Amino acid sequence: MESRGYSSPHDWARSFLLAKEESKIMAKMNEKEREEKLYRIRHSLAHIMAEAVLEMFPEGKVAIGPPIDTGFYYDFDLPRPLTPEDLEKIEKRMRQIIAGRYKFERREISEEDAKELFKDQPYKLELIHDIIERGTDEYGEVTEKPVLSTYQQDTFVDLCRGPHVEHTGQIPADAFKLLTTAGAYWRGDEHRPMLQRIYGTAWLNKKELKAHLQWLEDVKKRDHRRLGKELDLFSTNQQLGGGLVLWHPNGGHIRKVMEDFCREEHDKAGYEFVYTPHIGRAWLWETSGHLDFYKENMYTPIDIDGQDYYIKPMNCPFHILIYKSRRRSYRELPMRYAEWGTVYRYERGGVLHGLMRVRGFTQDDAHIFCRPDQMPDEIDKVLQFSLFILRSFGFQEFEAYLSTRPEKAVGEESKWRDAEAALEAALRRAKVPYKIDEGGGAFYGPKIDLKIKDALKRSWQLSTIQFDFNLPERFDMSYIGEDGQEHRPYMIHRALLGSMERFFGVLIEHYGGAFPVWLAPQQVKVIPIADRHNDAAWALASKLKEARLRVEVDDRSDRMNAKIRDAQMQKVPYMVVLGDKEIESDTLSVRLRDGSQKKLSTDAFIAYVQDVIANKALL
RNA sequence: GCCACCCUAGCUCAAUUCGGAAGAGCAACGCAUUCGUAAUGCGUAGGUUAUCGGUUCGAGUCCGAUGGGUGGCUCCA
Repeated sequence: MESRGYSSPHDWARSFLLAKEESKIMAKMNEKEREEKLYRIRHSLAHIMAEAVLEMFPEGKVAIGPPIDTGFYYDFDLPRPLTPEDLEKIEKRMRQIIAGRYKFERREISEEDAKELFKDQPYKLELIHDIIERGTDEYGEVTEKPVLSTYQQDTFVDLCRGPHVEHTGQIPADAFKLLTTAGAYWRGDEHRPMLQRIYGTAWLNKKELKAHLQWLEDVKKRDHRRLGKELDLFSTNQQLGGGLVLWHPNGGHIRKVMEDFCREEHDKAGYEFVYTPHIGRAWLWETSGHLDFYKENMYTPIDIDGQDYYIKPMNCPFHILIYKSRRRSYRELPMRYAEWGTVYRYERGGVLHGLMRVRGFTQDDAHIFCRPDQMPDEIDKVLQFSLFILRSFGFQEFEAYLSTRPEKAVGEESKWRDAEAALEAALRRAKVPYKIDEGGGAFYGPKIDLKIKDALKRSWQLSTIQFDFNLPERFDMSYIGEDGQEHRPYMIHRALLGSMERFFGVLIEHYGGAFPVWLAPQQVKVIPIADRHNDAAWALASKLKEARLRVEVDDRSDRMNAKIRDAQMQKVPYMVVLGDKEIESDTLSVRLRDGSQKKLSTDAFIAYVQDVIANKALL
């Protein structure tokens, strides 16, 4: 046994490369197999859960139960609400069914047999009807030939296209868990009955399940609402009203740094800043069309001298009025109006969520008006700019959705095609992976939605770059071209961070509250060991302040350990412990929030921190 | 808006299954302590149990309404 047959370094390298290629392919195969396996397990667990639930409620009606990203769910119509105790019982029963090693048997059946079999299951009858009449399956996807198939395990038969595991014994009984119950409309339609949905999570083995449950814990720990309270960043409050945010000094500071940075970069990128009021006459919103298609998100008007004024849900009409304040020449274009504009939108009570979904928020909004020949370049620039800004805040992974012309749309088709082509070309050049959402655009123009992935691999939609073929028309915008004729400008809406509120929420969760030093509300905490070191601490603090560092002295007569703990909990990047040793040797003992320590001179420390700030680094 | 659940001190949570004297930790404040890299000790104060109504001899606990929140659904920056 002997040689492994590598006769020369060259051969060795070749096999190594081959092996690497193969393992890549294998990894891909394994990934596919894994997904397939998980799909079967999760789908089968949904059926097993349905069996357990129907045993508990024999008159219960079942709707649909698909696998999802992290597990599965099933929707039921039951005589009473489910309790957490019910979930425990159902889960226990599911494990018994798994232990029974029941086969999953597939049968194809005729329409008549299916209708007879599911005669007491109105939701299934509706699905059968759709499969036959519309050729869609239970997920509403169009199938080639309508085939009705059922899967049965033990006593439970479900209308289902499969696939499933061969028998229940193939499901790891210790790798799933029922999580929550939730209301869900039948077929997602709020006019149809509200069903009870049970969510479960399922994995290949116990270790993966544990990892997922741990991930859920991490998500909870990083919840921006929790950190917002702990770090005194912001609050919402009952007396104020839902969906309205109070930015505390700590959060306000971060926002100020964010805004200052973005403003300066916008300035460099050729944007001009405009300011517009919070309300405008009905004429504005009638002309823009918002009172037709956006009314349900707008608040009731204020009567001023017999005229209706609306609180703005968007900034665009105001920017258009600035454009229209005088005649424009082709020489002035492109014009880029930027405004950190605060808008108010009515959101249904149930959807409000911390900073992520609010009723009043500030967009980093801008509108670009340009000539057709400038349009592709403008799109390119705005996408690059967007990526630059998001990278500056520490996001590295992006994905994009390009939404194209829907059935009902305004604007010439050729303009749509040009715009879509420009958007796609920009995405290609920027090397952002993207998907095309065919027909998913708004009626007034195609768009790019840019999503980032945070530290927990969740994606968030932040930036949006949106063409508008509607408003220039409605407001009759024009410029005088080289030919002396009137032309219609292109109009592009764009927001990079989206809204300051949501972006801040994402930022809090991305960093778990431990912000990069340039953003951190407090950058340095000076910790005198005993009261006799306070004078030196204050002296040091004022020196650091002169260097534009944000510093505080913890001069409470508490123990050093307690002060360190507090600073650590507040996630202050640098703690400078000051005692006899430091004063004598004229060096600083710096504790970083990751627990490591450095000893260096005051000047070296200042230089170090300034360097970290300049690089927008974490520590 | 819809379904379910929740609301007790500033915060996090207790308060025997079935109704029987509202409690702890942290934070705050006071006093003592002056300390070497994640919690010093003792003490003080803090509540119309979200609000309103009902059942009951008696309600934090049971019922109803309102407000707010949480997880979803729908919608979305």
